[in-house]
Amino acid sequence: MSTPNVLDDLEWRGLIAHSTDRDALRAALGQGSVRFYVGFDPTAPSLHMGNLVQLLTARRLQDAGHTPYILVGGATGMIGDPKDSGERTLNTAETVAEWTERVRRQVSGFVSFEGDNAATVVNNHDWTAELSVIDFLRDIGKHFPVNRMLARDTVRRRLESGISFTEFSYVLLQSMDFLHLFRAHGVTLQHGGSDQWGNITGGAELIRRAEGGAAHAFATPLITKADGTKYGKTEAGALWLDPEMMTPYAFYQFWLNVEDSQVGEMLRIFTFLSREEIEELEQQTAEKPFLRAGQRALAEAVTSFVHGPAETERIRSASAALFGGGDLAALDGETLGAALREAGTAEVEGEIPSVVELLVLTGLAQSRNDARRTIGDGGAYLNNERVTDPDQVPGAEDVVGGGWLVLRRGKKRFAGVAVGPR
RNA sequence: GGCAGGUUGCCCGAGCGGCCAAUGGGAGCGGACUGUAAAUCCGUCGCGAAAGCUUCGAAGGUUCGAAUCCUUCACCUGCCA
Repeated sequence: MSTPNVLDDLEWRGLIAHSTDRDALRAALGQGSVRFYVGFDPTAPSLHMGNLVQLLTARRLQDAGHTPYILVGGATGMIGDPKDSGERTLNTAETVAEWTERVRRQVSGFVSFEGDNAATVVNNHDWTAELSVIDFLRDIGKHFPVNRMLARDTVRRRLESGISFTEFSYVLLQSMDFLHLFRAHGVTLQHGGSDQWGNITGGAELIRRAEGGAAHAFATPLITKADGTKYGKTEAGALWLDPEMMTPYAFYQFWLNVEDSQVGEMLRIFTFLSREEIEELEQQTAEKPFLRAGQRALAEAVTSFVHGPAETERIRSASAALFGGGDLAALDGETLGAALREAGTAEVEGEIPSVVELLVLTGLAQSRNDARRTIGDGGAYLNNERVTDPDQVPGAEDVVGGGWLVLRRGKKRFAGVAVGPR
């Protein structure tokens, strides 16, 4: 076997935290197109960075010739999988239905629906909703020894604080998904995040018990910062993929600011760059960190995958304009306006309010107190010049680029104010 | 069902009648150093320009004055049934 096995690539990228029999998995992936699945529960209106790891992994498998079944959890989203922080609040059926639809549209953007191994999107609500309790308990429940269920990590950690029967039963539903896809579509592989490992192996075991079939599985690791804390949180919360919930500009900035010590890992997990390219970038990061070649490549690749190359290009030139360190007044209005629109803008008509007002208006400050504090701290800038007087009101001479005031808070948060009726 | 303890700002956690908008740590924010990095150091961190206003699970009450005392309710934890 001289053809490269996709598992080798996944391993090199550090994407295999757990797996069923590694050799059997490798053998399966080495012969023909494997039908695999990965599921996404609608726990929010949008997917986030953690889900992106799975979407990228699915895409890697598809690019290697395997056939994706992308599952949206219209049913499992009604139940909620147990998490360490405690019992979830159930969402209404309408909310789950709406989020399911949004997630369905979102996942559809990340896999290909062309060719022999075109992707299929499925919703577990389709085979779960009509199932009777009697059938469920007889056909599925019979295969789950409660003593084994109690021994699972997530459940054990919750025994102290309490866990409802609803969440306790979640594993049965997800396991049933795997069984259903195995029976109906010949799906023999599931992947997911390592926090899902218990649910994933539950499915593989159900297939073995109910059908005597063999199924494979692997889980990707939890992505953590150098200090071991969870990654993917920004000041605004989660790193959302929906441009309505997080601007592509902010998304790009997140990746551009990845710390040096993480860049290699991030490039391996979140980009399709080759091993050679990534090793080259890691070397550059080690030798000339100030160039941030790794971060630039990372931000460009991920943003491009999620928001498209055209948007990424706009963001890139916007970032160059804003962070270029040059005189903002020297920029032409079109370039500046485009840059500011990526970063975030507000509009004023008539009298220009004070800088304090403008900071609040643009969202750079949360309250007028916060704005004043920021000015007092020396962290507020108008057209890249520090503002020292909290009562300062920009004048006509401060308007640059044919109608813009450029506000900045701290080193890297910009916003534009479009002045006057235009 | 009985008994005991708990519910404080984004999180953890002090406070136990006035000196409390509330100690401390973390996160966040700003500054210095840099590279739109990390680490470190410094400052800051309810709303309000201020006077002041609204906060310490919820609602009442006692008091000149309550996060601190009393009553009821809700939720959580432990022990006993």
